[in-house]
Amino acid sequence: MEGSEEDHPWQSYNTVYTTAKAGMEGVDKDKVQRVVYEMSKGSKYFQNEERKEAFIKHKIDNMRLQFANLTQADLSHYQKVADRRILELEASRDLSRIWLHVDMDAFYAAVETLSNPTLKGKPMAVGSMSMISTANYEARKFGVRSAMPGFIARKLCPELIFVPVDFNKYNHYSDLTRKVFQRYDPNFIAGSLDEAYLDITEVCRERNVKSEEIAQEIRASVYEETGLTCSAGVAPNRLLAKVCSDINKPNGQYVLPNDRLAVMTFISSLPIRKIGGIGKVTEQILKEVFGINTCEQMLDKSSYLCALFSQSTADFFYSVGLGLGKTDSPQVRFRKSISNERTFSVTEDEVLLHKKLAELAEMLSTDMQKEGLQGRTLTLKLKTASFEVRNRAVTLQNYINSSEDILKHASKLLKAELPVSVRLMGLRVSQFNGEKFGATPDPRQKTITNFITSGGANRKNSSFSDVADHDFVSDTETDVSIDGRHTDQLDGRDPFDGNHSLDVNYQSCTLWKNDGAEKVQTSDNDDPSSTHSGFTEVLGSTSFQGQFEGKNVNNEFNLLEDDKLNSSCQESIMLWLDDYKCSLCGTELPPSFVEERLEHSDFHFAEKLQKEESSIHPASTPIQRIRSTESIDKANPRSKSCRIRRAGIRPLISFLLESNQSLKLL
DNA sequence: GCGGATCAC
DNA sequence: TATGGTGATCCGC
Repeated sequence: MEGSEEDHPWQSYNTVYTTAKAGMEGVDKDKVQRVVYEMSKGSKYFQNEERKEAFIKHKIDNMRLQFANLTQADLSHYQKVADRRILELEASRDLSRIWLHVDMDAFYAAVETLSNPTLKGKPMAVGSMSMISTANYEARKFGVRSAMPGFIARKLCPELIFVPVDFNKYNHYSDLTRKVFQRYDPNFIAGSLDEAYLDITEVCRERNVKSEEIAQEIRASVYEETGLTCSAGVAPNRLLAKVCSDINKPNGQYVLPNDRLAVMTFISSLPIRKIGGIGKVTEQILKEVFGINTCEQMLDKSSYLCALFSQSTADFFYSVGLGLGKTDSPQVRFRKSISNERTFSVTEDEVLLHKKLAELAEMLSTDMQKEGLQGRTLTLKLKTASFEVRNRAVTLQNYINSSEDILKHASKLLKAELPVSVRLMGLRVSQFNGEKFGATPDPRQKTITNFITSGGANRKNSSFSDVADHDFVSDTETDVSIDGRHTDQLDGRDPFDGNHSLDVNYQSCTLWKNDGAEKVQTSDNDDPSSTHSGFTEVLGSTSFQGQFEGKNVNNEFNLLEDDKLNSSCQESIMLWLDDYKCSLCGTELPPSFVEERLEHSDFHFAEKLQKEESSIHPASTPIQRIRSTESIDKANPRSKSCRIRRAGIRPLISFLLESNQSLKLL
């Protein structure tokens, strides 16, 4: 870093605003950084950022210590383990698919310019003084970008024009683009309103044209239908395609051929921050602890990564270094939670807070009823005047979705926190009732598979494209699952947590009321099923395994004492032989049947639980067994349908396979 | 099951 | 004056 912190205090204020976005190459980063710092300095928001930053620094120090304490013997051991793992991952590489990622250029801003052409050529941002959603390219030249508060943007660019968001418009144009995508891949994955993944393997083969031409064609069609430009990336997997679509933005494209050497060359100099799932914090940790800046260095430092991170985290990093990513086309995804939250001017007025809570409950209930959802876990989110975020949850015995029920329980959660000075409140409901199992990402992609899994007619009219700015997406979701996993493990791996002065400071900021919290936690929750956490792990492991093509990927990964680790891993892993057959019973399920595979895992897990229980309590009566199964059902809605279907799973599978084939032929 | 945290759009 | 909203996920408790 140039200059001391005393001379240039703004340089130590780590924001996302200076990381290179398309159209911001020529920006004077130091100036932007300085303005952002000057506008923020001293604010509550800024103080909270400082607190978080100090916390990360602390974690980094601990990791450095671990790093420094590794002996030569340690390192040679970890190198062996890492090398083997990298070989296994390499063996899973799939170069048979051609993926295309489309990304609309400055989407909201472009749409607004279409409906008001006088904006053309002028710096403009969609959003408010508080927050900017999208900035056009003229504005980006000034360092204005999404996620930046408007008042700072105006400082950077005084003539900046602000346009309020209008999701009806964006939804309309998004639908137009999707009609184009559908022609090239009926199972395309909508990443959000403005991006999508298309598997163009078949189109290229059938028409015998290069992927480059398909990309040109799609972009031309999108322009023709909407008047909007987009960029495209073509690559052997989704992770790389996404990186590629950013390279020649705006209104450009980049093709990475399905060739291992080309991929490795491409990845070698690529900054890790370009990879989806590696954000500000992960970048900082990898840089400051390991000196890792490029994807290639993930492999160079593999032994250190192996030593300091968990298996799944290290796996993710290696796969980045190898340029691996998902190549399957998941057919269905289910919503797992529904929420709303609002920011308002700070208040500690209990009556006012209760009124706002009632409004949230009302809105949430409406949303849930629209989608036919009922849930049994309710979470209250508070952001205090000092920007500290608190979540407080209850899990009920029955499923709720009426505003009265929601408000009743939310009020209890809130009461336990009072008095408190709040700037945001939110409500979330999760743990849905399995029979009303929510919606698909895009109703137009409906297949026989999700017809069955969602109960067909029982599925409510959830047209997700009407849900405004948050399309419900399979890919976003799965990408997130990757980073959720590794970033969280960065936290979890700090063995010195809770023992340092910094943590004491951290905690002193919070106003934690033990008595209230305890009361709330026990009030409606008299059936804490300890089996559920194990259950979640099963699902997590299997779905994460899907990240890496999974061709006979060996999951025994011996970090320290092999036996200990294996015993905890073994039972949570479902191996799909040749990525097709269940290793336990031979049932055949191709990788695209994501949900079916999860259910299948559930089945084996439930089976295992029952076996364990009968071996632990040999005298247990049938009634006890039934009860144990029920507790699983309550904990996870999937297991019920799993149990219903186990009798006839094979006929069902073959039906699904046939249906899917014929659908693809259409 | 809960709470904190990261990440994406 | 002023730093969003929705959703997903994981780990350590």
